[in-house]
Amino acid sequence: MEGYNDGSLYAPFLSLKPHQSLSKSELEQGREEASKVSEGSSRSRDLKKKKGKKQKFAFQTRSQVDILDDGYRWRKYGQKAVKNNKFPRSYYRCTYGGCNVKKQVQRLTSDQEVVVTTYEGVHSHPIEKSTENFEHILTQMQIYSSF
DNA sequence: CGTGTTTGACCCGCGC
DNA sequence: GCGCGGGTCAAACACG
Repeated sequence: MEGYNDGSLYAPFLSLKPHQSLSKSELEQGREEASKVSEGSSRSRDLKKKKGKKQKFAFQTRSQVDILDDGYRWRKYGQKAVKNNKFPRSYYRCTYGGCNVKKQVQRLTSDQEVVVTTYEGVHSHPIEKSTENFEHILTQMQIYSSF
């Protein structure tokens, strides 16, 4: 972890450069459903393990709301309570054609004011909002861990 | 009417 | 082999 900070801290959103490397091939994230819905093997979801090329990036912020607007559109797809934290963890996903980025939001059990946000994957599309608002978050955010 | 949020059920990996 | 913990999806509902 001491050889990653090459001059700049890594952040998926910081890479705002318009790189058109559209080499995404893994679009089949369990989107296909079984044609046969027999009462027995109803769920034929193949949870195939992706060759972890997903970058995980976590940081904590001081906010009263879990909804941190980083300029992207997020759709909540689940909420589960973790054992280590009495507060439930929220799962968000980036809504975009081809951009399957996931985001996790967790609150500290000791400090409810501290929100830990974990990003998974990288965006393949530009931000639709101004970075100004997000810049403010970057000022208070602290890098917890980066892969 | 479309999108996003909510909640429960279900699934999978690991530990014992 | 089963239990626990964690993660995801899907249907329904709420809201613009």
